[in-house]
Amino acid sequence: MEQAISSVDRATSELRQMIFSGELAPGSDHLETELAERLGMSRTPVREAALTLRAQGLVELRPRRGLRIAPVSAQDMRDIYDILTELESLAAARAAEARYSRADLATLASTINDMDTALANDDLRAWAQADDRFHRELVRLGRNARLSMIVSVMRDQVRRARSTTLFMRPKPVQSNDDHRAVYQAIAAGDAKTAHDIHHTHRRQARDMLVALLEKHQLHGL
Amino acid sequence: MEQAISSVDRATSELRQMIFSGELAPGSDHLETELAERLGMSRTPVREAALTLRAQGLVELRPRRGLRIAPVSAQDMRDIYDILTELESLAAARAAEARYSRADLATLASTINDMDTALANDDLRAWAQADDRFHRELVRLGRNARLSMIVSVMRDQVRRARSTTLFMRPKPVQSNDDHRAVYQAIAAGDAKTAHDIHHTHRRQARDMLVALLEKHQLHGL
DNA sequence: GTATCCATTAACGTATACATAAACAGATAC
DNA sequence: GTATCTGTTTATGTATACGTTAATGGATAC
Repeated sequence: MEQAISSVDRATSELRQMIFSGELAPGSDHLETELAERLGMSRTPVREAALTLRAQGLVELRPRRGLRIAPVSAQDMRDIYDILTELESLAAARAAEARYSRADLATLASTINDMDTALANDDLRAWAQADDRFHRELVRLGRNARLSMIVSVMRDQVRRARSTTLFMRPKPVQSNDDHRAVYQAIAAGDAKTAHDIHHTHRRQARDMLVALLEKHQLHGL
Repeated sequence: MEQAISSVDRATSELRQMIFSGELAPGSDHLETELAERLGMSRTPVREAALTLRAQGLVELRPRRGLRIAPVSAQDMRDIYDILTELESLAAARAAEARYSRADLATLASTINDMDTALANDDLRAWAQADDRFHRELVRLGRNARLSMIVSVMRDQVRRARSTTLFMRPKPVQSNDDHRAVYQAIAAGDAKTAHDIHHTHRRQARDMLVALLEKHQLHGL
């Protein structure tokens, strides 16, 4: 009983992919008809996908101009990281309060190992993926479905900018140490430490990324 | 040249209104066709509005069952207030850092006066409205458009529950004092104090509301 | 009486049709 | 040359059509 994927879902995920990959460039406009043709469907599912993507901040709808792929400025990056900082730190605190067993934290621990391995291999893409998994798992452990949703939407908004700057940034050694410290605080049930370390971690990430964007004049990524 | 309001916009705002007023009861299901007829339009704009409302967490879309008006449990309330607490407190800190002039803060100050007046008159509805304006203005002063958006979506999700419990809660005297203290910290440029007071303020509001919902068995408001 | 199967119904997902109004170009006035 | 006007084009907003498929109820088997 396989679930035939609906056109709307396909449009949503394919458009997301095209945005993340840069195939649809930040700031560019695309007519509904054009996208519908590219995706091999009628305008209706494209329109519906567009509404969802707009709600997630990935596109703007400009009547008679088409969908505009939302650019992300340095200021946007700051704003988004501020939100991520607060909400992920809250999740870290809640995770610590939840008194998870080591077994419950196994997934979190494994992402940290993956990051270590990737770093040893100088494989930045693998590192970024493991980093992503760490943050996603951390938020999941915080057990607040709305918070998870918001964080994942914000994370998507900076995905392009993050992958563009991935190879410009210094080796993320500090990141791994931070993650390990957060993990240990959660395992120890120390909510305040988990919160504060993660907070500092995210604020540093924000400053580093914003500096990169501004230095390289990467406007509207 | 007045801007003829589009059907989608009308559907969105009318459905929102019907949800807030309780005309569409929490947990109830409503077919697209039925709603379209009630609003005097075809299914298309109703569907599009539904997608937006889903993104805002106000309805769920259940194929062949219709739109379900999202209920808000005590746990939901806790989750939402946790998010509001962090984000509004961040906004308060940012507002303090922005070094606004007294003139810039006039609107904020006026909402506090309105709350005092309303409380003196025992007019709880007017108090709630002024309280809303205070929080909205506070967030606006934080200058983070995405944060403002998230906060307003979260606030909408608990709107029904708040108005239901409005007359059960103790007189919000403490609230007015808290708001005044936050205002003064912002005016003084003291980000930490603004943040911490508002944080405590929101956490207390959360505990009070959650206790009310649980005590009165108000499930799925 | 209960459970299973099947026919019927109707809500949805998607495609298509169409009127409206914005964008653009070309023409005209100055 | 510049600005305004006008006609044309076309993307959109909305309505409608239609096939698919999940939900419902009744019949049948036990």
